Amino acid sequence: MHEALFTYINSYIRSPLGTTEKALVKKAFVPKKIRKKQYFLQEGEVCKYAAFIVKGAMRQYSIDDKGAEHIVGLSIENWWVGDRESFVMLTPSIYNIDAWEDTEALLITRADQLNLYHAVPALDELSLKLDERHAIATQKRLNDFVSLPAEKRLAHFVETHPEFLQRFPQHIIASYLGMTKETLSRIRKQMMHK
Amino acid sequence: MHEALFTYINSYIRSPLGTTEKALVKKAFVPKKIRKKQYFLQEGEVCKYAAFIVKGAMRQYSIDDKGAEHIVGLSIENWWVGDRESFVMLTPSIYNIDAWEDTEALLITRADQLNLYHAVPALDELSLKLDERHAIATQKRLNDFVSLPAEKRLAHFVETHPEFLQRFPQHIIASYLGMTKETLSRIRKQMMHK
DNA sequence: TGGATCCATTGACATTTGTCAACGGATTTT
DNA sequence: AAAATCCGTTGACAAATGTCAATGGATCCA
Repeated sequence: MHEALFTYINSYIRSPLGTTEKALVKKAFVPKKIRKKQYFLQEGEVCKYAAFIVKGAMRQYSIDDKGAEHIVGLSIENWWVGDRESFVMLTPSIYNIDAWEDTEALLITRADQLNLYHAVPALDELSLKLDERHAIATQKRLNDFVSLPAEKRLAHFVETHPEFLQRFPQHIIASYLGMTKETLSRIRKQMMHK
Repeated sequence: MHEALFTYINSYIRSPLGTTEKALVKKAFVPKKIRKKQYFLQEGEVCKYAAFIVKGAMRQYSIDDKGAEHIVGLSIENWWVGDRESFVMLTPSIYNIDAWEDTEALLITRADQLNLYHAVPALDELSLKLDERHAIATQKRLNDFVSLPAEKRLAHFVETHPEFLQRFPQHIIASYLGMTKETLSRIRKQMMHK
């Protein structure tokens, strides 16, 4: 179960984790199964855990005044989930996170995370790199929103995240791209005729 | 000149920088004046420096096929600027960054940054915190884009960034919010009548 | 001080996108 | 197997937003 995480970590750091380090990681991350539709986090709760997805798919969304869901994040194998603001600041989250497929994840608390990073410097390095990647990815996503109309946002998404198309239905993708499912459907139709 | 940076750093870390540490910081950060309209970074270049703004205002934007500018970031005193992707990966940037006002900034190269962070652990801590804050802020901005119509995005912006309204003209703000200046103007008018 | 440029606003109109309702096919649940 | 739910599509229409052109005031600059 933890193997997936070890592999993931090793792919980011210079020299692989040693036996002792692996043991520390194993102790800090608790396996958990999250069934389809089950909440990992509900609006109003504090996000107690960050999760590494070993298998499955999850979505993060907010709910507006009219009860409509707006997808702010999607994640599958080898992705992290959680509301960072709530997790770090210990404030109530405005997001919901639930499993879109039956999911196996590894959970860690903020305290354990801090201890672990302190004990294993390679993980500090990892954390830094992940933050870099995350910052770069969100910057790009933001750039799409300010500069691209719906059609090009979709085209760009299809190019960069083809995996997601097989895992999430279109109305989820549409919401993630800031449009309705109807608009997505019509844009797709246009794109076919070219 | 470096005082502003020291103050800024100290506000984020547990115990203030010592004399030696200050000297290291001072050596790594080179002061530079950037005149209004002058480029700090042009599309196609590699972003060699990260900049801390001591005084002034800058904007970061991309340019689309039709030559239209799209503002992806705005920054004033005590903010950082630079294209992180380009800075870290050493790839050509797709962004332009220029000074909106005459600006005084402190510049650091990636190599010096890495050395400095290594030499001054408190700055590692700082970097971590800044990444947290940045991640949280961009997450919120993204959430606005997927879940809020133009009017609410503006209202939210006015609440959270009143400083920017005094520093940048409306057509810049509009672009930052992913709408045209005309739309922003009309929305403002509506909001007055309430 | 004149002329140019920048800025915000407005009107008329086009385009994009959203809303609502309906449909049929697939999948899930009971 | 029947019923319920989910999903993608479509049509008719409404609402939001963009485009283009014009204006007047402010500011910059030569």
